Amino acid sequence: MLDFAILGLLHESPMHGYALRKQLAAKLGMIRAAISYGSLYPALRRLQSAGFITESRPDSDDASSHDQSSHGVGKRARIIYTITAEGKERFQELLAEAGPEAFNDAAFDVRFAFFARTDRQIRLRILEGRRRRVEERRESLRQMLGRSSEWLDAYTQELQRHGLEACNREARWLEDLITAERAGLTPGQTSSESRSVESGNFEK
Amino acid sequence: MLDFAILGLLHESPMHGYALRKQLAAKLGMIRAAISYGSLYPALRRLQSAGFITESRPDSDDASSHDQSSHGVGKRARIIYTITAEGKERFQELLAEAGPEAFNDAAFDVRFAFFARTDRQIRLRILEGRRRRVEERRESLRQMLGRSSEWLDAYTQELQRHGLEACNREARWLEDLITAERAGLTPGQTSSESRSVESGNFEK
DNA sequence: TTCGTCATGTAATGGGTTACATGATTAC
DNA sequence: GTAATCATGTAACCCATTACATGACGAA
Repeated sequence: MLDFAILGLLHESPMHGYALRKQLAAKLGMIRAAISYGSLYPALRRLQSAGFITESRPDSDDASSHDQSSHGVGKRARIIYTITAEGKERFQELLAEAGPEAFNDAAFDVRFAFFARTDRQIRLRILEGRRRRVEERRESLRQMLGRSSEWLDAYTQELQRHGLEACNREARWLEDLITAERAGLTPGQTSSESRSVESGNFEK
Repeated sequence: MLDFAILGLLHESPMHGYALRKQLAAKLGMIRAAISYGSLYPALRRLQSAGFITESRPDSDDASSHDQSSHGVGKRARIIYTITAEGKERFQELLAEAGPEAFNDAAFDVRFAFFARTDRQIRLRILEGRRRRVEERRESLRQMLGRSSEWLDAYTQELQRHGLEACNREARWLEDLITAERAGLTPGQTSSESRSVESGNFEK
């Protein structure tokens, strides 16, 4: 999941670790707390040795930095990571992976956050899978609430009622998204806008 | 968190591990997937050697052995766990703990699920802490959505919009609960263990 | 000069999971 | 007799966290 997010962000543009973390926090909108360096840097290392990204250190490779530094090691020791072709492939692979754990809360959110770079087919698969998941949970909550008045205390019931409502909400949200997708729309507005999104595969 | 939930359930009645897991799944209404035995049993072991619970195996230590003669149910090697006085103390301690991590999604839910055995003071503290947390998240989402239209794609924005809505709803929910608490509108429960509280539902 | 932020990392730990292994009891 | 469920447990791993350590740079 971290790998996925990292690849997704580096797919948009090369970055160093620190920036990656900030972007990640922004992208996921604080849904999860920002990931920590203790997991970020090892992940970068891992991805690099797997060949999915390359790192360019300022001393070994100077990627046209605006040379304001005079001697030796002028700039900070930023390490710019760039996604490779294999990395892009891997990213698509991870996207397409629709195993049951792809529909968990966190996994779904991350996938959704990168929908702009995802094929509509896959978007639909993920949305539908998530909907099924949410509906299952909703059903189980409904049943529980139905036959539980005698053996669950009021607070527990209230918690479940609230959970049920959240399920209903999300189910409706997903429903809308799915119909929009099927109609060829993207969220927010109609498909007519020709905003030249640099990624290009926003809306076919 | 697991410890907390185990103590909370054993506080209600002694149980063996397998049953504990089922109860846990019911209590948390599938909010999280049921915990696995791989974490449950080690936790029980830990709690026992810490003195918070005692185990009674049918062969080695048989406190009751009341009526083995009824062949109807030859109990298997069930191990019944019972909470000790220290365990109850520990449970209250964990309840009262209002560190910032007590307001995370999962931690809050578990605490809430045991509100029936929690003092009103503490209930209020937890509800208010959670509300603050939710409001912080809401604010950060609002800001992000305000100034993000240029650099966040439509899907990411939609995700955050949905998150913001969820925040708003939870904030309202918490608000209602807090005013209800302050007005003393809680179902039956007080300090002693009156188990016959099933009557009241929340609305008053 | 000292503080805050940028920037990269390591070690220890945490809190859980899956997969595996075992066996007893019940229902068909 | 065989399958499903009940019931307990171990070992290996996963994904992330916290706490720690380092250092460069800009601004007060």
